[in-house]
Amino acid sequence: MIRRNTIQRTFVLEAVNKLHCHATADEIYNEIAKKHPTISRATVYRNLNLLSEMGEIRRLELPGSADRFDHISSNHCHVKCEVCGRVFDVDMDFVSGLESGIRDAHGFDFTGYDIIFHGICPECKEQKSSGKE
Amino acid sequence: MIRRNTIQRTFVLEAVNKLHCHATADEIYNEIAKKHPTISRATVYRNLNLLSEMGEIRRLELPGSADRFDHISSNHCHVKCEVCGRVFDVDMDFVSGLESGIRDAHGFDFTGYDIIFHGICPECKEQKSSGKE
DNA sequence: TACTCAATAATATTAAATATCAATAAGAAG
DNA sequence: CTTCTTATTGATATTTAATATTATTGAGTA
Repeated sequence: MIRRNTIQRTFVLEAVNKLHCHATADEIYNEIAKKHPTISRATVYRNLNLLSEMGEIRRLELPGSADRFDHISSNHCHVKCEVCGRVFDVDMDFVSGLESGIRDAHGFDFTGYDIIFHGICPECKEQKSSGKE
Repeated sequence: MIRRNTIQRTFVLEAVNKLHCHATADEIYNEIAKKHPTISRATVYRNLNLLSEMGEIRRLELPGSADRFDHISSNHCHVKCEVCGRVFDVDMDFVSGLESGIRDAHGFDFTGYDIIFHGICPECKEQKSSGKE
């Protein structure tokens, strides 16, 4: 199937790169709609799927909340704050090698993995301890 | 708030233990409904939440698909097959220590993590290669 | 046995994402 | 440039997982 270039798709790619970290489809839609209010929500979803299949952007599947979309960059993991729900980057060199270690142990063909840490971010931690007094 | 014991809650716990691995709320509901067709889907969800809060069962949040519920057992990770969608156990001793390693590096209070591998299970792999011929 | 309110059943609602489909426009061919 | 094909769009409906709502029921105490 031949892929056509559309303005809508460039809008989506631009928005992901502009928002630049962990944006949800809804946030991306809103960003685009600011300048191009006629764009359809379905189109944003469709192109987010396409772009991540094409390897132009990275999809981060978060259990419990909406998928996030990132620009392609160094491989990193994510932490989700249980209090505010925000997602932060974690650079984890020591996780590399994990996959290859597992590949040996099972009949599975591993194609990837997601590690999603959860915890409480410094900001929420502070609010919590100050409110506790 | 005083917690009351209900037959429905025991049904849910029994079903989780019987199905015993990675059952979805819907599967658990169906299992119970076989014998007790009057149980409400909402009650199943409510009790799955309660039981996992109480630490009686373990909730596995899977990005993309419905949450799974497990009986409490040894700590293990999960692999989701991209083809058939089934979830399998992975015992991973070497992942322990990961959390403590990270705890040092950030201002975060880590409360846990999920590692969800994805790949293609032996069964689907076989079907694929035999069909490819 | 009677009383209180936590828990239930049934239904409505929400949220994230996909499916449907007529209308539009990308890009090749003439 | 004009025409043609069909991928893509916009709009809406639908799906799926889960929660909210609320009158009713029943667990546990008094």
